Amino acid sequence: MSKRDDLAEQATDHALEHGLIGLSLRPLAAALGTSDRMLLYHFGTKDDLVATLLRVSNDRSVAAVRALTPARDVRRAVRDLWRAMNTESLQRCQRMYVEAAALGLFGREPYATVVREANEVWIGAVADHLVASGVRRSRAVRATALLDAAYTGLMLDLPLDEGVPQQRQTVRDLVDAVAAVAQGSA
Amino acid sequence: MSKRDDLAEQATDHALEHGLIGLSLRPLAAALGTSDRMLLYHFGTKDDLVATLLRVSNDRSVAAVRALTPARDVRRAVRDLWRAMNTESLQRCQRMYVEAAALGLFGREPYATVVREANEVWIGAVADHLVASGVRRSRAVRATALLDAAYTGLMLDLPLDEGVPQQRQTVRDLVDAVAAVAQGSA
DNA sequence: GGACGAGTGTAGCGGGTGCTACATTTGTAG
DNA sequence: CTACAAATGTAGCACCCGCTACACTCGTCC
Repeated sequence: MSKRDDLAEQATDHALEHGLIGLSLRPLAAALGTSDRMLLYHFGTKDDLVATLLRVSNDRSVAAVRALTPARDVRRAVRDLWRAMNTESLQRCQRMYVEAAALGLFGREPYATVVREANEVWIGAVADHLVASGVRRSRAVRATALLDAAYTGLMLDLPLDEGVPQQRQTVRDLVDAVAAVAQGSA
Repeated sequence: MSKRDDLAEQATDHALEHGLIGLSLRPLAAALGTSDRMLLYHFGTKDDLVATLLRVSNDRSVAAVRALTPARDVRRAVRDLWRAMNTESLQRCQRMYVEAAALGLFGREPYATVVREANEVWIGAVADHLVASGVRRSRAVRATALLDAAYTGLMLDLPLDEGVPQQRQTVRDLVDAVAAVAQGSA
């Protein structure tokens, strides 16, 4: 693995832990045992570094979803997705994605562009999982849109109240809703 | 209206237009025709200023929802909410809320605290609208949780693709899902 | 008129930012 | 051994940040 790739992985870990928004080169470099000088040397620009981080993080998320075994029906598929997404590591990736999306909300680059790409890939992976679990493609796309929107919203509210435990009922309702869309009962 | 309140309103307008994340005192003050010195004089601290902005913005959102006429059934209630939320002004408020929530994702103050407060009030207003439209309280709370999560997620994805038009199908599915929860058919 | 407090302008402090210039080390190929 | 390119350290530039010290102008009350 090239030095650059190694730094990218380490930097991604650091960003996943400390957040993307306040990220700055000197503290990051210090945490990785290198210097801002070297980060710029390898990545050219802070924006390029950040874009790389986001892609690495997204690749991890997508890999985790694609590694799921297809389920016997939609409900199980959605529940499996939910369980995977609540993994410590995947939750961090999603959290950083949310940060990036917020940074891109007003069109700021490179966030807007990278988030657009990442979202497309991610949506594709989730939809594929539903398809592999027996959902018709067109239905799967619709179901994924709903599922992803709700999941992202829940992620954003996570630090509020008691977080996950209190969301259980919402998740049950969400599973029902996604299943309804996927099965075309509506 | 006190000078301070006036500045708070103007500053809120500015933040709603230019985003919360890059906000800094000098450009903000210049845009309002004053100086950073005066902002600090009136608000004490940038954090206090930001907290005030967020409260003003949230108050506007909540007022807009509370001004809605109760609907004849859940579906109409949800569609009215969706239409209200897609008002230019309300969308901006929601967008800034999302920024604040992202800033608070890692516990950063004052964002985390203010977002928690704002969310509570906002959820209450939406739930009340559902109740006023004939939904049982306990059902309304569940339906609101789902509705709010999905709506926030959609907001975050808005800058992607073509935005609202492409979300129409998702919104239809969401209306069905919320109605299902509210009517207790599940 | 004189004291006083609210409001405001000017200047600047200390520190962080992304990034760069320059010199140096290190590894490798001829 | 030499030559050259990749990798790295040191120092610093120009700029932005939140915030503050100090002086000054007012309007108001005694």
